[in-house]
Amino acid sequence: MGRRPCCDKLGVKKGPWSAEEDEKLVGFILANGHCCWRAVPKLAGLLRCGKSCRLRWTNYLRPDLRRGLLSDVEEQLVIDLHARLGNRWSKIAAMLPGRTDNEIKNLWNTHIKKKLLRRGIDPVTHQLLDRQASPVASQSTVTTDSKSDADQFQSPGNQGHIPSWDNKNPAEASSSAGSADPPLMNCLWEDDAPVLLEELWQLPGNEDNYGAIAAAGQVPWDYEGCCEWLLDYQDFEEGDVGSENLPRR
DNA sequence: AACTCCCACAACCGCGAACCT
DNA sequence: GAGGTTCGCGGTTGTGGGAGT
Repeated sequence: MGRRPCCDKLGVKKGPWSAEEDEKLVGFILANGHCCWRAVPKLAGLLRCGKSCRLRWTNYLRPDLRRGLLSDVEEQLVIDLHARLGNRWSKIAAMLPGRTDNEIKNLWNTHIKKKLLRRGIDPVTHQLLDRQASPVASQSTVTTDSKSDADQFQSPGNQGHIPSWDNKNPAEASSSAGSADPPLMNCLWEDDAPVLLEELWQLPGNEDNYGAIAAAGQVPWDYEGCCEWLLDYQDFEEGDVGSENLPRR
């Protein structure tokens, strides 16, 4: 099928966004929403392609984003989800309120992958590196590899719980998703699972999260002024944060 | 102080899927 | 059903800042 380029290369600005551009984009979306990303830059007076605007909004400007390092709970969840889903960052991000696929992907590549390697765990297969050589012994996954690792995962959220299902390799685990999984993970594997993990929503600073973010000056606009708009566009927001089963457009 | 290297993260690119006509 | 358009995803690259020499 023929594909038009997403934007006219001529006259389209690339690279880092300026504060002025952010302001224009936010102002436009707050006022009008984004019925069609392709039209947004033109209507907002930006010399960017629609794709760039969408990315900027979803990864950086969206008011429901939680920024900063992942908590221990979130990090462990990312590892578990990656063991099951692989590099399906959008699916993983959908389970982590306020996190974006791009953010998780970056964190995985920069922090988590290295951390796993330091622990002697293959970040791709989630199995112990020294056990991979011998197929018979390759029964262990990330969360069971050693006492020290188990200790490190003793965050307030999981209390050091080492799930019974994690002594399967990823392939086995995904093929048998269901019976052996703990209830939480069972729920996660459902495609239409609502965003759960109340634990995450209740993390310190997450209550009245937008207000806290705005107070900290992390968003370039007044949160209070956005609330009304956010309510008006609630259905859009839900779709945008990963409720994949909502109808598109 | 100047230079180089490394790291983290924002942004881009290309592709496939979904949707529309 | 075919062709065209738009969106979203995942991989990759570019860039700025900090650390090290």
